[in-house]
Amino acid sequence: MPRLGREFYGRYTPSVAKDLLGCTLVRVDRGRRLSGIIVETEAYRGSGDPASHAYPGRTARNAVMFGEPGHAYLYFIYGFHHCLNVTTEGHGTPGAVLLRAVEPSEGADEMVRNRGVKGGAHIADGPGRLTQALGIDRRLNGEDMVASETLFIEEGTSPRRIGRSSRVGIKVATERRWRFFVAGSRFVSQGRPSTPTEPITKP
DNA sequence: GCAAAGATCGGCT
DNA sequence: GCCGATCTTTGCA
Repeated sequence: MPRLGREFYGRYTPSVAKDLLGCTLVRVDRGRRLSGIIVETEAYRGSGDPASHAYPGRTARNAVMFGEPGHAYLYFIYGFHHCLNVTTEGHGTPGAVLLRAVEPSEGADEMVRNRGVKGGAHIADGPGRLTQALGIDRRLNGEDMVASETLFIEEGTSPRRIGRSSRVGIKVATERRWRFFVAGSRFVSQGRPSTPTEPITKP
C-alpha cells in the first residue's frame, strides 16, 4: 500500500486521529519490516487543549509539534516508556496524534521478543508497549514519516465501527472525547465500549 | 540549582 | 485495585 502523504497529516488533529485507524504503522528495524494495524489513537492540539504538551507554548521538548506535519514526536515518560506521536496541522498550529495501540501484523514474533514478556497478549496495546514492540525510541524524534525509510504509515481500510472516549491518563480537558479506537477490537489498550461514531466538531 | 509531576507498565495482594 | 520503578523536562527561586 502507498504511504500517507504530507496532506493527510496537515489537517484538523482529531480528524487525522480518527482517519489513522485501519492504517498500517511500519517500522524497518535492522533490515526487517515490523508492522501493525493502528487500532487506537488520541489527538492533542495546542492553545485550547490543556492536556497537550504544546499548551504552554513552544519548548525544546515539544518543538516538533510546532513544525511541519508528518514528523515523529517521541518523548520519554515516567522514567521507562517512550510514546510515539505523528505531528499534524502545521502553519504554526501545533498538533500531534498519539499512537496508542496496533494489531501486530508483519514480524509479530520479533515484537514478542522485543517486549520480553511471556504469553502472546499485550504486545502493542498501549503507547509504551507499542514503541517497545517495534523498537522505537527517542532517536527517531523529528523523523519525517513521509520520507523516512525506517518509520512511516501506509494507507489502510477505515474500520466499520469506530468508538471514541475521553483521553487516557490525563487529568484536565477530560470533556474532550479525543480518543479514537476500533470498536470491538481486542487489541485496544482498555475498554471496548460500543460507542458509535459521532461527527467531529471543531472548537 | 532544585523539586515536582508526568499522554505508563508490570507485578503483587 | 494498588504500588513502586526511574528519569526527563519544566518552572521557579
